[in-house]
Amino acid sequence: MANGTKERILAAALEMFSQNGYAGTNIRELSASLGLVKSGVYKHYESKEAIWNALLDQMTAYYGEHFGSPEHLPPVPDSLEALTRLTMQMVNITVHDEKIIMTRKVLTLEQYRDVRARELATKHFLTGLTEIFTRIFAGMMDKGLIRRDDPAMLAFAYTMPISALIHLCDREPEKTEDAIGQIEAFSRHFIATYGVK
Amino acid sequence: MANGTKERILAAALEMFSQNGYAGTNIRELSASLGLVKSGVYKHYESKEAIWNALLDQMTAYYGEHFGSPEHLPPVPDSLEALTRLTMQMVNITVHDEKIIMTRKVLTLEQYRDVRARELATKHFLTGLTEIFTRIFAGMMDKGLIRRDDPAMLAFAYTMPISALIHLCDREPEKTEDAIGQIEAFSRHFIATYGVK
DNA sequence: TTGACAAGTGACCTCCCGTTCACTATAGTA
DNA sequence: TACTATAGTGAACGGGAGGTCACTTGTCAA
Repeated sequence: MANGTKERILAAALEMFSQNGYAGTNIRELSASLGLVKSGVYKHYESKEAIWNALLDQMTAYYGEHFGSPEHLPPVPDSLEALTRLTMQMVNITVHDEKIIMTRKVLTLEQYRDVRARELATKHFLTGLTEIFTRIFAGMMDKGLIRRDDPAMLAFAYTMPISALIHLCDREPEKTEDAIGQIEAFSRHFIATYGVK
Repeated sequence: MANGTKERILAAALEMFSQNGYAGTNIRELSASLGLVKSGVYKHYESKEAIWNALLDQMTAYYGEHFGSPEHLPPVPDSLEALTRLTMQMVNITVHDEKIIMTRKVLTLEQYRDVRARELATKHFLTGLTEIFTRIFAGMMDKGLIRRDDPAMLAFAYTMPISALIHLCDREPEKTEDAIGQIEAFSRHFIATYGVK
């Protein structure tokens, strides 16, 4: 037996929690989606809440690995055009990767109920993004690509409209292509405003 | 008897749905918060879903009344400073009014499950805001207060960072003051960038 | 005064939830 | 081969969910 069921349960939980929320998810459906009977789940997690906590642990660890350490940060673009390329590359991943989408949805749905979800939501949706782009813009200012200004303010002004459109994709996936187009247009407009010609 | 119970039920539903979500709310608690026993609620609404639909009706109507008609739109500011004043006034209302906060939370929690919530969420969080400020910026360009540019793009670039901080206030109310300060700083930075001196 | 009706009660129904437990089948080890 | 730990089963349990219903109470109109 044994086929990494513990991880499969977490994956199924992420899927169901992101669609129906924690309260709207029941163990019967969750286990059925794995070809298990519900009592089987309790061989791996002692309760529904334990699954939830394990999922949060996993999300926290994942975020730390990918965005916590400086070596995983994207390189500073060396042209204005490269900033848009980098942006679109990041957006395309984040908007099409099912697991990332589901992570955002779960954090959105549970942010008012669970302290850890709340903190992760703020990181994912606000502080994390601005921190990454603060470095990028500071670097681009040093290279003379972008007008000298407060890099944190520019990062905030750049990432939040993009973030809003990413949330739109989560909410109305059929608008994804449109949203990506808008993001690119916004990126170019931003460059036209702050870039050094 | 009769004391507007139907409306009080909706108010209580808004409160509970915004805290625990639709699935996480039960009729027993809801009626108890009104000093009723749960069967009493069924004298006014035939089911939990009927309450939910009535709440959405109310939210839709409210939005239409306040933001749907042109006469309720804010006047075009006649100075750059007045744009910040108008912005801060709107932000202060939206961030401190309990009913508006709860409305945003409900839409956030139910946007993936309910079509009407999804549409309202996009209006509240994205299109509504940008439409209002598109008119404002177009007007300010006509008055020569703001550099000629695509007013819709400026509206998007202006409102989305503010919207992100409003969501932060909903998520972590203890950061409200900080967020308001950041919004004001952002507004002034925006003016410094796009305003005509 | 009486009758009709709207509002509210409490007991009850059915269903499904999370959880437990005795049991079985399997794989690896001594 | 026998032992043990692990993974999975299926029946059962207690509780709480949404919803129904017969009944009482208060209001108002005829």
